[in-house]
Amino acid sequence: MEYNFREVEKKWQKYWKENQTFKTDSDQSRPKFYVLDMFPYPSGSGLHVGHPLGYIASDIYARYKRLKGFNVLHPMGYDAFGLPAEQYAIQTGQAPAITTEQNIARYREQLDTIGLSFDWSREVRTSDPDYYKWTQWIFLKLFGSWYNNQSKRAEAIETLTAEFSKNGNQMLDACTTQEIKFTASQWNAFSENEKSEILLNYRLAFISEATVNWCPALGTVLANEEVKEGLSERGGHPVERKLMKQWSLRITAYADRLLNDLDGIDWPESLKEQQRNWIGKSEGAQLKFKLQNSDLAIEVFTTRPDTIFGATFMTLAPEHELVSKITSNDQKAAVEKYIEEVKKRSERERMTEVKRITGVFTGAFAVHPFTAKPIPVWIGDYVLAGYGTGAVMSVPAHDERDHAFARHFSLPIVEVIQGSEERNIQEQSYDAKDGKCINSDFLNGLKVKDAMRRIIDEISSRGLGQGKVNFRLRDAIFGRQRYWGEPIPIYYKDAIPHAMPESELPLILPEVDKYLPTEDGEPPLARAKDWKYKGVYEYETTTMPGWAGSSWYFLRYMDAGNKDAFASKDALNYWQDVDLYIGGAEHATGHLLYVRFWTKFLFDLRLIPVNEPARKLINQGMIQGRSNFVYRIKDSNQFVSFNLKDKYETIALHVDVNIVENDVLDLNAFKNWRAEYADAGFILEDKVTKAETTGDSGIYICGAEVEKMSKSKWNVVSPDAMIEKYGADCLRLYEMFLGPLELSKPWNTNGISGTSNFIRKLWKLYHSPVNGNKDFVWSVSEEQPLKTELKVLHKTIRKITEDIERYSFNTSVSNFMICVNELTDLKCNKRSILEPLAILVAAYAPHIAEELWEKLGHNKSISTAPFPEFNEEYLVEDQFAYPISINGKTKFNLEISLALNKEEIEKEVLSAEEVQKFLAGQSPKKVIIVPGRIVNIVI
RNA sequence: GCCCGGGUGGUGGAACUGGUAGACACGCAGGACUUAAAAUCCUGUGGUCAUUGCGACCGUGCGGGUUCGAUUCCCGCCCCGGGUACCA
Repeated sequence: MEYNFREVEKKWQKYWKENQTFKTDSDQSRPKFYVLDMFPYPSGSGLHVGHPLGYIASDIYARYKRLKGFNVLHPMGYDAFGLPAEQYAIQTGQAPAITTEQNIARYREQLDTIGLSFDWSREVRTSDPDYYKWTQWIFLKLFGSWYNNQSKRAEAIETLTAEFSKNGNQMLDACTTQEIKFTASQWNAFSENEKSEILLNYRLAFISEATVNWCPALGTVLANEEVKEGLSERGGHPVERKLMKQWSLRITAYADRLLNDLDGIDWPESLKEQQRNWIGKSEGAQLKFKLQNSDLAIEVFTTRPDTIFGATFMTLAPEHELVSKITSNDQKAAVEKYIEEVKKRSERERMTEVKRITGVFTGAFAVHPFTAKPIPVWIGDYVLAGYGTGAVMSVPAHDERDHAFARHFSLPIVEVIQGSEERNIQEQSYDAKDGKCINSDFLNGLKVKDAMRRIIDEISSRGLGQGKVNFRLRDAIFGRQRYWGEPIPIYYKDAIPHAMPESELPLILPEVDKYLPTEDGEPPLARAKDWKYKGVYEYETTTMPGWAGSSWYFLRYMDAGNKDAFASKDALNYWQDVDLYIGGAEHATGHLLYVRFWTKFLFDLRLIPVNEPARKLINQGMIQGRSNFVYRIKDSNQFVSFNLKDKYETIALHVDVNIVENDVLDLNAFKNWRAEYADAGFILEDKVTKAETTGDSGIYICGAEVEKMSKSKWNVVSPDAMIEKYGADCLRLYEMFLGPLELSKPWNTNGISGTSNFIRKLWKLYHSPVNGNKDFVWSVSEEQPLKTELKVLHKTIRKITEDIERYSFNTSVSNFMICVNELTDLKCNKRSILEPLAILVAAYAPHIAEELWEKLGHNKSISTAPFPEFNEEYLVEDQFAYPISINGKTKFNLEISLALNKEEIEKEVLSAEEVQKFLAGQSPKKVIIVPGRIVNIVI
């Protein structure tokens, strides 16, 4: 029998399920290894061929680690809350819980056919009350905590109130939005409601009035990373700025740690860089500029305090609170008009019209803190309200944006940093932090770096301000005006938010009649009937964002069924963190930042033993679609083959890639594809000459292009179709063989016959042909292996081990092919070689490996076998074919004993006939010998 | 604009810390088997020239450099992919 993958794969998938082969051992005496895939959102369209790429890689690694004797945790679950299910619910009225359930069932079915070794007993779903109970629980912990900048960790809110009643907030160094200072006696005199209001400014989960990204089409606010170029990431709807009361998480408290700890984790450099940029740490100074004839002052943040003598004007964000207070009477009309205009411009316009310079003079003047000269105060929309203090000291000579603004409004430009080259500062700003100070009083002659230190000292000693670090990172908006998410376990008493007691969790997501906002614009949860805490107090009606459940799920897998805790101490201490995390790079500034934040928070509360969620992370590349085209001759139903299309006037049409193989169109399938093509005519080309043909040998070649994989482009390939045709083992091998895991590549099946052949050849190694190659019978001998056979085996053991350890899955598939080719050439059918080989391939092609293993006489799954030991002995050579180079160019090879030393090698090489020919009587200038590698003769 | 990746045959890709460039696979060409086709197996396959025989020269985006030797290291440029966007 030829290898029947359909039967064999089904058999072993059933076996694994029935025997719970991949259920994680509770034995903690063995070393642990935690392999995790990024949480999938179960979308309605199921998996396409790109999704399994990472799953296959992580599965290989997990299976490999099991063979190596590790206790492996390799779980899977679903990030089941989210917008698409809810959008679908709005359109169809179907409850999101039901569609989500269906989608999950479909996902599971697909995942099973790939032969992935997940421990399904630990499956989690974020929409399951048993799960979101703990998401809510962590939220309450965030609500009940504040960030102490002194101890650099989150602490329970009780330590804060204790401090307040002792010292007020005078000495406190906390991460806060509280602006007013109070004493202990003031604090103690506050009413309960006043105290609650103040505490909200310290809590890590807090409610505040904030400018948010409001998406009217989705009817919800969005976090910064959910907005791309002024449009919502999901659906591409316009987003506007809106001031709203919002739940937020104080992630900014962790900015410094999130930044610094990146150095300690093995994540892709580009991903870490993205996080660094997103956090956006900048060092500089914060200082006050007094206003002329006023008690008021404008506070600015600058990264270039060294250029302060070049500050010729100031610019405020249009939203800045001082604007209305400082505007002079004669400028009042102009300022108001300008602010009106700015408000009308949408966020998208503002972003796309970056180059448009707008602004207006307030009529007010500030006093330069060092020269005492008056400088005008302007308003400009290039200054962002949300960053720094919302105001800048404008140094047009050394800041491109200030320069553009100054030129547009004819404001003075004064050079204060002299670079190495001559330049006209009126033409272009000089932004580099390189050069010497000029026109800068006591800074003159100092280098930028030294000037920076000097001026910050001066600013502090004169009481103008101090050195300051600023972050671009904003607090994370946490509430969503949507139905399909975790309810926030908060109720309101006198409009003050109160935490539900932990013991009463979970707060179950209530049923609603419609998934739409109420007539008054309240979120859908406001529709829930009689949904009140203790039947009296209104619950919070916003829900948590999609990333809430995924910010801690890696911990739940460690102890998924636990009713008493999110995971037991015991499990947390054993499993610690994720050893290998595989997923897409698109989560760089979303999920991967939040999961790090929550991990640090839980660590601070001593709830978990680790500070970072994942030691090693790999971004798998995207699999793009490869679209095929047919060329219809204009105004006809005639289709012309690719190489002949230029002779006609044609229209290119997407054709379903599933009826095209190696760019050759299946004509009958095409006719059946759509009714309109049933009587299509074809102009075919000759296979070889690319000329027109009339005979049967003609074929229709399609055009091809790489595009995003999408239904509308007819280039979606589902793994199901591939598995049906070639089998799961073949798909697994092929997806790995395609290239390095991290690389993005278009899906094309042109090479899949290679891996399919490999599986057949592997099978044949263990079998002998009978009936003239028609059938195969099991044929493994007990003979002693030859040296050459052992050499092939051990070379492969070493290669495969090295490849897996460095996540080079594509080269290990190549090495399997080499191994099988060589053993086939040697006609090797010995158990002592083929048994270890089966274990080696078991991680990659588990179904065929199990089948061979069973036939070899084993009655336990191959996943319990030990990975073959590598033995150097079999690879020891006594000869090496040295490449002999003349002047660095390889000319020929020469067999030389490896036992020889340099001098002996040189003697042997120089006496060789071929070398003599090149030397032609001369003696070489130099001979370089690297034993065991190369000989180079310089003439 | 800025910040990361990356440019190797017809194609996907390989080459450990500077040491035989193109492993492995696809495709293509030729051959065997077959009435024929498919499947399978064998041989060849970077380019140019020479093919009567040895072979010779060029070649890892382009131009320089370091080195006995560079796909690998350094400098300058070009192109492609991803991220980001007035963050003071």
